[in-house]
Amino acid sequence: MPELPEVETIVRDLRRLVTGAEIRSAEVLKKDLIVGNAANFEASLRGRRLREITRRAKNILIRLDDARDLLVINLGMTGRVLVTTGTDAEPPHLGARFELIDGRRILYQDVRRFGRLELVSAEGWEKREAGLGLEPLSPEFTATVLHQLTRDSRVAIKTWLMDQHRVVGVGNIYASEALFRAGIHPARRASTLGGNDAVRLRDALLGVLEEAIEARGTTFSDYVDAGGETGGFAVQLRVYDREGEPCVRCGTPVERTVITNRSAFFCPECQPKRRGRR
DNA sequence: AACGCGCCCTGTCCGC
DNA sequence: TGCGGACAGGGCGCGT
Repeated sequence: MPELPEVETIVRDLRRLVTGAEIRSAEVLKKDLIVGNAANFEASLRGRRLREITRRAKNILIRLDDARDLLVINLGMTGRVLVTTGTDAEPPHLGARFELIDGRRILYQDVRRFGRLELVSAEGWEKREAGLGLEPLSPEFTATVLHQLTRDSRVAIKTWLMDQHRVVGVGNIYASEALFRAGIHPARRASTLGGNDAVRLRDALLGVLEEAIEARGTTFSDYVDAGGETGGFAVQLRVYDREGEPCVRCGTPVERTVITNRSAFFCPECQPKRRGRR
């Protein structure tokens, strides 16, 4: 599912709703969602308080008290984290249930079960984090840095954007959207980007991610926030899932192609394959 | 080493 | 109506 704006929205919801809450009990209903032993996971979470709740890449990080452990949640394609009153009916495909002392519940729901929940030590997380790329909303993510990072990669720029080892948080929707805004063809090799391209792409990515956070994310099919509400950014998408519809800028029909097994949407007029035709 | 591909899963939609 | 295939916000492990 969820790319940076959706995970950020959920993290902000959780921060507001459950920071400081105490877990009475944790129950895993789908064991394959847990990295490591599910019984240990349940036992380790019993009686723990939830401290700082943050995001790194597309991961939700929940720091726990009385140890330096982190609960790391990656939502995969269809994962949801829902905060409910204890009396709400439970959704199908429930993967894990956390009962809080105050009577509420945190539910992890995941139809396709590509998501993962894991308890990680601070040291373990530090190691993992070393493999993750730059946060696009951080001050370090400048056009100059972006240009340098793309310089020696032969992959398509859309594939490049989605690789979490370089820049994190960008998935299939926002990769297409950012490239449209920047006027760059998604199949262009990363190494062919010039300095101006990098400036436009950096600005485009920042713009689309910030606007999407503002709108509380994009609901394509499954995404909802921690309160179960859909995101509002779908109506602002300019190319994603708009094959055949007129480009919002020039009216040319939007095209769909497949780049490394994922759909890419673009305007053939606004995003020329070769430089200098705009 | 970097990169492409298949796979993990369930649900939905579309064409025959 | 039924059925098979394609496809769906991600990420890992494999082979080249």
